[in-house]
Amino acid sequence: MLRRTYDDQVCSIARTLEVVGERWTLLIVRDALAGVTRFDGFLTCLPIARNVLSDRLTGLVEHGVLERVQYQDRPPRHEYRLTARGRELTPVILALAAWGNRHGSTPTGPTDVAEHVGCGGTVHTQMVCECCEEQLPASKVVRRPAGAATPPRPAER
Amino acid sequence: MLRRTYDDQVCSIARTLEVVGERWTLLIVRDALAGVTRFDGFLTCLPIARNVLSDRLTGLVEHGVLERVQYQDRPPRHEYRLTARGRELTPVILALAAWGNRHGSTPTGPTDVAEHVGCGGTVHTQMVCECCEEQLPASKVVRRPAGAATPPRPAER
DNA sequence: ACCATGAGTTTCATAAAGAAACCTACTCAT
DNA sequence: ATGAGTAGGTTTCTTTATGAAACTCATGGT
Repeated sequence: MLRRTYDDQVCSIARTLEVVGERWTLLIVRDALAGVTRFDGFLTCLPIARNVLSDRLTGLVEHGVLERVQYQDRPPRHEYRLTARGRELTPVILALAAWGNRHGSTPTGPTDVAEHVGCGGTVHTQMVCECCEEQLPASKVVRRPAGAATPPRPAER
Repeated sequence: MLRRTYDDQVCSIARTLEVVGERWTLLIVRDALAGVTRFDGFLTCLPIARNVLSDRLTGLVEHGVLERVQYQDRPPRHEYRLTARGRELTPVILALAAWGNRHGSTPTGPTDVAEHVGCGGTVHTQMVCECCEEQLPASKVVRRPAGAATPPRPAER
């Protein structure tokens, strides 16, 4: 990333962003989830520069989100496939889509959705309390101070 | 953002990233959710440069994620409070945290969590099928091709 | 009078991103 | 056999963003 990475942030959120937090990366994952696999495929989906795309794909492969697979050899050609680990970013993508749908200050696009394989029903994310099993709105959820402020911060005013 | 924004991407994911996709922004939201409100508060939580923090906070206020509220006037001082809209980013943060916990290639930090106000139970996100109500793993979910390849972009180049 | 606090802004060096051109191996039509 | 086309990249160069440090401003405390 940059000189200052999120690494020193002992936090799972920062760790995830270290992998997918760079510009374009989550849109690449979005398109990969939608079935795009090839270099030129991503190029036509996204207004990204080829050198940057190259860099992002390499990074995603290194982090195990995508894998580079040869799909022909007479000129050797490769494609990028989502790994299981990559597919598990689905909730992140759905949560981003849900927020965008709700708060589209700009012309709200068509609802972006995912569907249940087989069943065909629309899938969405929700927050659930492990204890009472209730489905919760954001107003009923608070972050535990725990991982919050990264450094062992003193009392503070 | 940059010269090339995500704007032409008619997609709710891209729209969300237009608001929170810049470097540091999601970590600022993370800390805001954890109760940080002041300029210097964010500075002590995050290894971010002050000019960049200033820029991000301004952007988040413009997008209605935070609001700038005066909390004293004898030297006028302001703090940044999450709006309802900002609090609704909780599922995004939780989804990022969940992935980071699961795939922490690096020393897995303590589980980052949120709790149910009142009940005190741990809250997590899950994907649910609207039709059959089942809770689904990523392997059972596919993105509908719909929003996939964004622009009706002609061949180009 | 002097130092500290909180919230910024300014200035400057450095690292990313964007654009465009170039490269490599092939395949196919002429 | 020549030339065009395709797929997947690199290289080079220019513009933006980021990071670090210094500086501002209004006030309060000692």
